[in-house]
Amino acid sequence: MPLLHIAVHTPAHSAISAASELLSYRSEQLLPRGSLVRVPLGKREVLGVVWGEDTDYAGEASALKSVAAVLEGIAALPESWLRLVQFAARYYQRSLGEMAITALPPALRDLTTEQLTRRLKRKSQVQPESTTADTALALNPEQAAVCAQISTNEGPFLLFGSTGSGKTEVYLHQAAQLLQRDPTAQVLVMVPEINLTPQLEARFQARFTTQLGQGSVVSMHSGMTPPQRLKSWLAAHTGQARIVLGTRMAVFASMPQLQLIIVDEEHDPSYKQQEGARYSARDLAIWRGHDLGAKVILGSATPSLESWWASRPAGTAGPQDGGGRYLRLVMPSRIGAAGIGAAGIGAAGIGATGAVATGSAAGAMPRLRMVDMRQQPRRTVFSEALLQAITERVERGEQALILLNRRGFAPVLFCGDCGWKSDCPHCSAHQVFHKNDRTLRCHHCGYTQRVPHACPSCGNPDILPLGKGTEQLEEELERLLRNVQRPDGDPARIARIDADTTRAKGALEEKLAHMHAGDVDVLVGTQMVAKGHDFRRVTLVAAVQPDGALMSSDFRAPERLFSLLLQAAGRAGRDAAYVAAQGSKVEMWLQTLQPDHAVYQALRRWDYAGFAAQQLAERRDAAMPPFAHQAIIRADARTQEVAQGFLRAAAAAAASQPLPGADDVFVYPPIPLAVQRVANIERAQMLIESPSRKALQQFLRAWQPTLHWLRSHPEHKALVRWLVDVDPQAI
DNA sequence: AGCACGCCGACT
DNA sequence: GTCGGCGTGCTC
Repeated sequence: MPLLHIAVHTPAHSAISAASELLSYRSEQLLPRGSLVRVPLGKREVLGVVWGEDTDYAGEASALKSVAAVLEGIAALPESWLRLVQFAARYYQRSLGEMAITALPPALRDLTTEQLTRRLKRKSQVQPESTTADTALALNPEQAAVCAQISTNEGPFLLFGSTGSGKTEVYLHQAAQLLQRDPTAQVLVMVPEINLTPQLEARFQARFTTQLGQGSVVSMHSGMTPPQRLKSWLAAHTGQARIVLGTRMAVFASMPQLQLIIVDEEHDPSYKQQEGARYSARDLAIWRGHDLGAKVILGSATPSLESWWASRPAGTAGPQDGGGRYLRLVMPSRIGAAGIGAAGIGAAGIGATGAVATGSAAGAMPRLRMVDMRQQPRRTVFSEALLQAITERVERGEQALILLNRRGFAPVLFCGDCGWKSDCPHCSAHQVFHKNDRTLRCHHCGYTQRVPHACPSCGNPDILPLGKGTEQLEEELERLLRNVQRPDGDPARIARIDADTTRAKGALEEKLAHMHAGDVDVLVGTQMVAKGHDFRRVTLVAAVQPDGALMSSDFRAPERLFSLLLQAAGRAGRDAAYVAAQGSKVEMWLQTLQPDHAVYQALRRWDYAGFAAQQLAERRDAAMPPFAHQAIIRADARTQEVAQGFLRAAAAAAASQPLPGADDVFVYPPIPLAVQRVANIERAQMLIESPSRKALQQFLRAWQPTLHWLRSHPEHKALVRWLVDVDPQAI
């Protein structure tokens, strides 16, 4: 009877997976690698993936349990999928089993074999969806040049295109070319957020459904029900789906004929998984593309500095100085966009000139209006000039978008008499005041209370909200614009979009529809509104208090803010014909106390390249990513002492034994997290850094057994959990 | 991680 | 007398 090595979901920090990552089972027949099986594990039966034959089992084979069932309706996973999972498990320091099982749709895990066979039988009843067919647009010269480069080079490509430059049309064109050339080829398209999948899906459906038939375009994201996800997954796995659209989880879709991978908005932090196996879907996409020989296109108007550094302009020599592995393609012009600023994406800084000419008269961005808040009365929320500009928009029937990245009414309540603040009893954070439902809510642990009528500490009835959130902004605008009339004589209509107003299913779609229909004059929102949405009548975008983002100790904070503000700016003036007919000005407003900050100065010229060059120079001087590679070990415990104690012990153990790569690896002392306590758990972390990715990898891998061993040590019993985050995106 | 077994408080 | 709290321990 053959013995099989099978990957099952055993957590990394358990005794069984410490010995060997795979479990051995007996089997009637020798199953091919990648076969899906159900196997007994303890008292239950779990999903497993056959990883190969166990030819040298040391123990008594008859003591092993047997494979309970084979999921025969599903073909074995392709070798390339097994390689991807194996790489991800190694790189992100997780067990093979955990990586493999979590990379599969949950329905496969949760359904019994019988339920699954039933589900498989009644699959292919495709309900025809009504799609309006859409024909390919003629590419503009920039798009055509970019497509030519993609056709004649290997990549990976960094498509650096302004918001509204028509990146999606390039994706559609590339997909169409490939699918036409090869009748079995598959394409994977990733977007950062679930919210962005419906519109992308609509666009791909419209372009491809008539040509390829129903079921050729599927989505994959966590908002789908388990049966829907299973259906999409199977369609991809069997090759029936030619195009898979999804969020980061889609990077693990089984696609036997995958030949093109597109990662849109590649800079977006959501591509990094933040729990369990902390993988970067963007980085895995690059690896997967390289492994398969599939083309990879990363697209962004504000690339991550890692990707920017890794890219070189088309037509220049190969990689130098560690950078330049990707080919950079540039699309500076905004199609059909109106604006006044003429700087475009800029040609300054680290060789930004691409294959496409980037003249200074490139894409029309809005005119940037910066308000120096140091010149304004203290506590001003809307400067007089901004208010005037908003008023003009409303009176002309245009729309304004107000961005504030803080939900709730006020971030904290404060007692002026005794100094009490609305601190969360369970976290080292303030409870946020939500006026709508009269609650204090902690955004970290969710703890919610009624708002007290008086100071809980001294009884003072006058407790004050401190700072502004979107709720308050909406309320204040209602007041400030009370006497402002739309062209039809109605009062100005103000709406708000944030996590609080869009919690209900379909609420976001509804709110967006109101906005599109012109029922809303001023929209207040968090970063949710800055991404992707195509508001035709917006001629003003304002960030009222963007400075807060710069207070963060995270070295990526400026990069994030620049990206957010540039994306927000991209919401304005997207319809040139409309703007021309209105005779209006398209503006982006920034209110800041630090007008000289590099972020705002670069933004003033819409100069990503210059900003990137400046940031990269700083990063290089400070030996930070992309000039160094990082990992974090996190420890959680009831007390900071226990958490840090574990990390110190781990560092000491690493120092006492010569771990491979140690000469090139630096271990920093443990520190508490920025929010050090959440839900009464104290959190600490330790940064590990190395100029060499290889050294860091070797070091982490060799360290792993020590970490597991330490965890079981009596003095660290009080530790709640520990984890490794490779390439952390926030420190 | 699940899911057991196992030993101490408030309910029919 | 049981139902159930979550503390330790095991899973090829």
